[in-house]
Amino acid sequence: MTSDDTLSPVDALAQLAFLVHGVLERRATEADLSISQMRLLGILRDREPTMNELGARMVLDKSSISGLVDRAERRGLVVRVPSSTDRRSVRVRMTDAGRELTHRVERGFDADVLALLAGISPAQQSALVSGATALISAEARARAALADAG
Amino acid sequence: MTSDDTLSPVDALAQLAFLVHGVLERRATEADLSISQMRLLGILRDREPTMNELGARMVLDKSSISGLVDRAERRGLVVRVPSSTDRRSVRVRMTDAGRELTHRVERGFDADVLALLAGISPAQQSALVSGATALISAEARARAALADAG
DNA sequence: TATTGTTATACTCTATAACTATA
DNA sequence: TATAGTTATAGAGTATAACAATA
Repeated sequence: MTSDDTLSPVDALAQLAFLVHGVLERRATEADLSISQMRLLGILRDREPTMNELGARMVLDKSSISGLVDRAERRGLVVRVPSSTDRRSVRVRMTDAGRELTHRVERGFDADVLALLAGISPAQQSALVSGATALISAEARARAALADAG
Repeated sequence: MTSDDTLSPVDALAQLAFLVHGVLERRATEADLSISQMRLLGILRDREPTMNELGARMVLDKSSISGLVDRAERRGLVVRVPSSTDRRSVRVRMTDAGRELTHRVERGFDADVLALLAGISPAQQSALVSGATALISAEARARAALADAG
């Protein structure tokens, strides 16, 4: 055991990703939610998308979305509402129960990540966060440029 | 469209985690491997553990390990070898084919992460990497302390 | 005809419980 | 008896293909 002092940049980011991902997974599991269900609920926080739009956003097949929404609906976390403009179409809306559960998981996750950050110095914290923010915006810009070109 | 400029620290780390995790998942999927199979192969890179040890390391039930190893073995990526000291016990060894496939995925992943890093300034790169490294060691220390106490 | 969504089917991943074979 | 591992079974998550209803 030693030896995170010799991490390559790639390993450092990979381990960080697994660490944070694992923290979210643990908090979600506490609430009997999978990462997929959390993603779904996160999207529904401020939207009421069709099944189709959900598939595009989550990059999942429509049949996968059907199953995901089925299970969430069975638990009372979301409801399907008929679209007013296209009778083939369905919109997915989060219920109050879904919102409450989502908030609960998010609060736990926030606390965990803040606790992780508290383990390093304030200077390191701001270096990490500003680096992460920069990387995310750079990637978003690159993706937008690709989408434009493509 | 806009707006990674107002990320909270927690959101910044969460988005970074999803970004890096997604990159690995995409590269693994290219090679028809799941994240779980990649974890398994990663562990076998420099070890020949028993099923039991694998379960402890991956924090999975032994029956899950059985299935994971079954599928990897069916693809020729690992082999089960009888333990020389305990006839109940089995050791898992990566094959050359497994090693080759693992390396291929790792090379792709490394290239992707380095490309991401190349999108931000050298100063931001080193801030991010040293912050990540610090966080990982702090967490490892905290976990070790807990294990000691517990 | 094309699109929206569901269903049937299949495979991976995970867990629990029951089992076999050693120790 | 206890431990190492497998098998049977079940449920979530994912995809492909076939289908129904609507556009």
